[in-house]
Amino acid sequence: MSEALADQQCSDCPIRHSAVCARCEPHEFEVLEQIKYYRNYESGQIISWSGDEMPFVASVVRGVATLSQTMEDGRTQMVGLLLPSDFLGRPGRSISPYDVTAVSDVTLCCFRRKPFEQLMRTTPHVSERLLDMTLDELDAARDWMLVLGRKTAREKIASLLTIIARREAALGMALSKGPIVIDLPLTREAMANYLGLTLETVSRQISALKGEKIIVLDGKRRIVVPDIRRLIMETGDDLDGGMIA
Amino acid sequence: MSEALADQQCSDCPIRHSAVCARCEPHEFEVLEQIKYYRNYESGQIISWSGDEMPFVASVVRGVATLSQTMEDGRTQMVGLLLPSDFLGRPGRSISPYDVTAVSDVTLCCFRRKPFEQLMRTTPHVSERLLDMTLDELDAARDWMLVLGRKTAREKIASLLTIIARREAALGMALSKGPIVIDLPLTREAMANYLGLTLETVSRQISALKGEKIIVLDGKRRIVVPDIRRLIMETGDDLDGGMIA
DNA sequence: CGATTCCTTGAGACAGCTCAATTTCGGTGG
DNA sequence: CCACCGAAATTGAGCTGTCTCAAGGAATCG
Repeated sequence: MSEALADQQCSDCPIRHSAVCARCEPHEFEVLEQIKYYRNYESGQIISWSGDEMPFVASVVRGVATLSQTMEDGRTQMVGLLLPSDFLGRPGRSISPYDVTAVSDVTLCCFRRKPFEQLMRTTPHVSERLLDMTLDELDAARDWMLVLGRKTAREKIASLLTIIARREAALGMALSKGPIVIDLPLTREAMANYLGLTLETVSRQISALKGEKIIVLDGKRRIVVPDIRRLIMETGDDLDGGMIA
Repeated sequence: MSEALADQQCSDCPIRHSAVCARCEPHEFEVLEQIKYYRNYESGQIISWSGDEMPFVASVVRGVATLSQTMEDGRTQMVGLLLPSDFLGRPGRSISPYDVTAVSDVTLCCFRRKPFEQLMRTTPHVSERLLDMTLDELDAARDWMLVLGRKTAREKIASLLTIIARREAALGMALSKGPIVIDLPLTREAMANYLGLTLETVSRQISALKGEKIIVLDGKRRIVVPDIRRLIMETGDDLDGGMIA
């Protein structure tokens, strides 16, 4: 908690270069510094229910949150995975249509809506960046539609692991050929809700990949990928997007 | 063809009030008039292959186009349905990651990328509107993820018909309680590719809904919905979004 | 430790897929 | 106007991947 609150200076912020504020000039940061505040959530906590008023928009500074939709009978589909630097909320619309859940301890850098929208109007750098991020998310959502609509259970699992590996790599060190460690913040049930499967099917497919030595489990949540190319082969995609060196 | 080319004046344009140019001022239209040009495509024609260079961004003026992704083995997932006023292409990235297909005769209002991007920089109205449209599309894509991931075949069909009925209604006359006519520009195969099903399953489910008098077929492509509420009940969603009077 | 939560594994059921005929529609030319 | 053709749609029968229901087993936390 106090640790998170230490991120007072935008210049020290870990997501400084990839969040919605990435392109801001020093004088724009001054405005941001004034309207921002941090909020912390514990793992498992609900950040906002679908239909609730969200008085802020925010950047994820630390941790992982999910966006999900639930039908009356309980069927749930995860529609977004928010990792550090991702943006939460929609300017101009304060009611979120999704449940937002912290699936690990999460720190948000929150902006009150009114001043943030004012900032968007007065400086192009924030709204340009937000448009870019939104277009990226739209592409990601469309890629995910292929996973949900057309892939087998095994391909779905491989796709999820590959995507998380890539995003963790993009944020941290480059993705080499060596073994990759994925610290998976999702339960089997959460994975199932992301992939449009049941948790039993997720478990079975993970066991199968483990049996074939494509992945190695280290406890429940940590997955080691000895050779990412073997995993990518299981996604059903053609020879990746050239992201791997 | 000549009919489409008659749309020379933005002020007469049928999508004037809902496209990316919706919020433009008269002087901004003058710029648009100068950089725009119309292109026509016949039903079935490919507008752009995945990976191809697209030298323009565009608004759909007339007709229906689809965005889709195809895996090496031929599995195809439609990831977007572009109706009149929808925007096609991504500013700042000239290579489309999707196949774009005209599924009816289509007219595009095209803008060369460079001047369009310049326009976005100089006037806020275009980029504001584009951000809004992109956020709407992102929400739609996320809603579709629920359909793909969690709904049954019957619910998927009902959801597709409901969405098309709503979008046609939003563009044209208000959606009353009376019978609604849906002029479906999609083949069974295209519907299957949108819904993550096979065309046989689509056909069977449509037959089932027909058998229960929830829909009435008038030829192959025209569907009449006597009571939209009965159809909405089959989508699995809770009592719609209040869009119906 | 004890308890709780999460995960694994098994066996049977079923929704949707595959493969294979037909049938219907919509256009086209005689 | 009608007969014909090809594309699209329908329908059937059997199969299979994933789900459901159910019983244990392992990790994590007080």
